[in-house]
Amino acid sequence: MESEELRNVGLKVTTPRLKILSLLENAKAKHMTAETIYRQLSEGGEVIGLATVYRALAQFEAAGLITRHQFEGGQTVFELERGPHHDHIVCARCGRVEEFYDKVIEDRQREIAEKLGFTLSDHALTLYGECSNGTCTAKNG
Amino acid sequence: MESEELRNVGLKVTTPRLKILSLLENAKAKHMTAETIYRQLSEGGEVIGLATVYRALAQFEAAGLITRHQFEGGQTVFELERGPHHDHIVCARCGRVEEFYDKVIEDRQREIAEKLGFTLSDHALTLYGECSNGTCTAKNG
DNA sequence: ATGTATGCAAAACATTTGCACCTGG
DNA sequence: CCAGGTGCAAATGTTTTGCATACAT
Repeated sequence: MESEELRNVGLKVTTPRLKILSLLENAKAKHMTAETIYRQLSEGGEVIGLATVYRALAQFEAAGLITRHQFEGGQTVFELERGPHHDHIVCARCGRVEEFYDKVIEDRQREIAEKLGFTLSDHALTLYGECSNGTCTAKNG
Repeated sequence: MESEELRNVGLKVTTPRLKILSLLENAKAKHMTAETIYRQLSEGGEVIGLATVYRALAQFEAAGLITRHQFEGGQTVFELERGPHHDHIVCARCGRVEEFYDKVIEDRQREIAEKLGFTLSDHALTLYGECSNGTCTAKNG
C-alpha cells in the first residue's frame, strides 16, 4: 500500500501524492521526468498541477523514496528507490536505461576519495553508449 | 597561440572566440559556467554578449576543444580539454573540484558495458563529498 | 564581396513560488 | 477546525533564437 510508504516518511496521504507514487511504481519506464509524470496522470483523467508534481517529487526525494538523476542532454528524471544502490548505462540512440552495480568500482571510488582527502557522501556514474541492434529501439530510422 | 587552435578545428578566428578560449586557458578556476565566463570578460572591459558565449562554448565543445559537465545541483560548467581523460570529485560544501583518473574503474566500465550489450562511447563519473577542513573554503562558516 | 559571427532583445524551457482555496487527520 | 497541501498563474534562471549589423577571409 502506497499510503503506508507516505505515512512512514511523515507525509500526509493525499490523492496527488498517491497517484504519483503509484505511477512511479507501476509505469513501464522506471525513469520519468516531472513532465512525463504530469502528462501521464493528466491523460489518465487526474487533475493534478505540474507544480504539485514537482513539489511531491522534491518531498519524495528528501524522504528517500525516490532518486533524482541528470543524464546528459536530457531533463532530470526520477526513479523509485527500490532496494540496493546501482548506477546506469544509457543508450544514446534509443534512450533505454539499464542498471548495474559493480563492487570493484564502488570500492575504488571510496579509496580515491580518501586518497584525495574527501569524505565520500555520494556519487553519480553513468555510462553512455549504443545498445545492440537487437534491443535498440531508436526513434530515427 | 589560441588562433591556431581555432583554425585547426575549422572555426573563424574572431575576437570573442579568442577571448573566451584565452580565459579558459588562463583562469584560476578550471571549471566555469557560461555566466562566469561572460561576467569575467565583461569585468575585463570586453563587450561580448552572453549569447555569443553560449554559442562559442557549444562550438568549442563540438570541436572537442572543451568538455561540458553537469554537476549535481549546479549549472553546467565547461572545462578546457587538456590531455588525458579524467573524472571529478566535488566538495559539497565549498564547491571545489578535483580531478582524478583511475585505470581500474575505466577498464571495469568497458567490461560492464560489454556484458550488458552496449558499445561504450562515453561516461560521466562524479564523486561528491566534503574535503578536509584544511582545504575546504566553505562559503558559510 | 559575402558568408559567417555578433549583440541585443525576445522566446523558449524547466522549475519554483505566491496566493487564495481546499482537504486530510 | 486548521495546518498543510493544492491548482493556477506569475516569476525565475538558464539557455536558445531571430534579426539587423559588423567582421574575417
